[in-house]
Formats: sequence, structure tokens, C-alpha cells
Amino acid sequence: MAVFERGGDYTDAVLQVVDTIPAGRVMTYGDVAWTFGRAGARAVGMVMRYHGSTVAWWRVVRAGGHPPTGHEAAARAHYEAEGTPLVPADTPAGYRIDLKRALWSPS
DNA sequence: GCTCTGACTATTC
DNA sequence: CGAATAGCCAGAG
Repeated sequence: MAVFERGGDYTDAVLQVVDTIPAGRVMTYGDVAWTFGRAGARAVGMVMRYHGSTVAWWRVVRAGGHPPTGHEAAARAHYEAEGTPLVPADTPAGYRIDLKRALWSPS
């Protein structure tokens, strides 16, 4: 499958946008993609999966404020450490991001 | 250049 | 409100 090396323009763009998100703030996959002119919300997640070790992947959440599938526990730890506004919810993760306050948009 | 897959999203049941 | 379906894009084989 897509091994996503840094050679791809899309991959590189995603990494740059994520790196632009300040601590305590988050963006949805769709918004990140839209920021550099593409709507590949899914592709963004794939870049995170492969390069998640080198970027603040927890600052990128799904639409609705849900953390990435299979990483909700690790993400929550980062949010609490950075002071990201969370909201208790009846979701598989047991919580969600408060997009009303945490959602950030590049200036 | 076609096919398969995926840390997604929006819509419908 | 939860689960299923269909569209979506980009990259590797």
C-alpha cells in the first residue's frame, strides 16, 4: 500500500500544515487538506499514519472532533498535556474535541 | 495507466 | 443517535 515517502508533494504539504498548528489547537483532516488546495481528507490521515512519528498528528482530528481511529487514548494524553479543550461524550473514545474552542484556522 | 487501500466525510436507513 | 453506503484523493505495485 501507500508507503507515503516525503517525495510526494501532497505528503510534504500535509506535514507543513500540521506543523503550523499551535499547541492546544486542532484542525480537521478536511480543513488541513483544504488549506493547501486539495480535499483529500483520507490521504491526510494516511500521511499521519506514516509520518505521525514526526508531526503533531494529535492536532489533526476528524470532523466532529473525534480523535483518529485506534489512537484516541494516546491523543487524549497529548490534549490534556497541551490544554486542548476536550468534551466528555458518549463516543467509542469516551470524549471528543471542543471544536468550538480548539478548532484553529491558519491566518 | 489501471487497481487496491486507507488515522476521512457526508448522507441515508 | 448508531450503523451502513457511497464518494473522495493520493500513492504504490
